[in-house]
Amino acid sequence: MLDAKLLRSDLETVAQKLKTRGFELDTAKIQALEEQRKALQTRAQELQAERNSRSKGIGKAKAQGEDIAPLLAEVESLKTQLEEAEKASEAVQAEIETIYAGIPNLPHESVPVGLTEDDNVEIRKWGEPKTFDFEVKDHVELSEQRGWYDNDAAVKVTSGRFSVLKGPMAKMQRALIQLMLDTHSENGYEEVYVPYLVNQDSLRGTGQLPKFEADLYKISKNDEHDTSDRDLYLIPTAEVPITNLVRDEILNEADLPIRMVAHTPCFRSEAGSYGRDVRGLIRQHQFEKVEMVQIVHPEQSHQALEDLTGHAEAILQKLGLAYRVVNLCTGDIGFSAARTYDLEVWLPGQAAYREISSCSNFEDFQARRLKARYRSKEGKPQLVHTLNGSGLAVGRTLVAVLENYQNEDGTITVPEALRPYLGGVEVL
RNA sequence: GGAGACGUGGCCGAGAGGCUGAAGGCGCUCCCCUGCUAAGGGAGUAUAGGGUUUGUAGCUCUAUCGAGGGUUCGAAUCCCUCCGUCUCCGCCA
Repeated sequence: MLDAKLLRSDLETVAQKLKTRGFELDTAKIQALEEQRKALQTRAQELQAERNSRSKGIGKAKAQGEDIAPLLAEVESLKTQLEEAEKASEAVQAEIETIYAGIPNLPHESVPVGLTEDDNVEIRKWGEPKTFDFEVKDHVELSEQRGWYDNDAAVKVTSGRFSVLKGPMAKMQRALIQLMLDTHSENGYEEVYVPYLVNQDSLRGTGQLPKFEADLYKISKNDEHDTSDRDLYLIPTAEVPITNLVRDEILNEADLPIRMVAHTPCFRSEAGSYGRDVRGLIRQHQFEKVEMVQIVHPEQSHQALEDLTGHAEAILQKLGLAYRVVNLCTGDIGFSAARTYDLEVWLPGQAAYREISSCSNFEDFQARRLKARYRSKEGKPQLVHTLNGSGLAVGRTLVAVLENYQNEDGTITVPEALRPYLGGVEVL
């Protein structure tokens, strides 16, 4: 959520910046609503003040044993006026709230302007795309021929876009997770274990709701007598439960930065992605991910993004996987992000770089929704900045290892960094 | 799942329709005092929003006692729903 004060004071500038990311802000409507809001809110508050002072008067009169009947008569019409004014004021504020909740974050000035992923800017490359002196196979072929990957089994047990992994492949996934968590721990991230089902407040806090409900799996309580909105959602990323740990908190400045890491499964309905990456492990409804989150002082957040991106890169480097870092353009960054670097790993099976991590600085956009603040020694509570990044998407890392480390005979050489986690085995 | 108790500021804890944004204590900040330390005295110490304003200053108004509704001229206090915590019983990885 953007700062409402900024929207009031500098609406045109905000609209311009949003336009670079393809978002049209209806400034005329907002201005009109804000004017209404101001008038109605002032009116309601005046009436509240009136009621409060009169009620106090009644209390005093009563305490002195005076007749309060005439005072009550005076106040009679005030009540309905106040109710109407409050109702009108709340209605406009709710309308404004709804509009504001749907406005994406402002892109940071360093973000290249562009409309699609074609306008993203490559910042750097690491490693050379591997060349093979034989016909390379993609991860589906490689794993199916060994009986490690069974799409039909997944379809039988649940439905499409889920996977069943077996034997060495299942073990290698676990090994990758371990390697990632251990590496991030060394870089000062506290490992946390978090719920996989979260409430609406949490999803609002990180920005998945209200706009992206279609991408989420919702779990209903199925209790017809239950009038509360207790529906829970499967997490689309560990970002949600981890970042929400600081929701409604006022942190000590000395405790910043906070670095946390968790491995969780992630659940995405992948609405609107029919036909894309249908084959194999690239795009699944359920996948494993190791996620890093940082809660930082506002002045530190852009450095923190560089650090965090480096921490994700460290995994790829340990695994010896060639990748490039891409600065996402205004049209391609996510709803809540001010700035995002994608890490794209080289996949020989596709002869292309594919996204394996996304590292974002949200500045105070999430913090404002979350009411996540810190208190400096003297000062007032200030909003923190939040960041997160995959470190890494485990399923896609598995794909990358299989494809990059394949041998002509269909075996897979285990990357050295992974061997300690697989009992020292060198070839699978 | 059954039965009961409870939810108040950074923390502990009073308050049971009106003068309570909330006593008292702890903590914290500033000042005073005392060679140092300890103790003591004084003052201050929630968050958010609106209006005014060049202003994150000041003034002023409003809201907030787990959340949301209701009753009332007036609710921390009464009623309802929900969320959560604790105790006992049952069940359970």
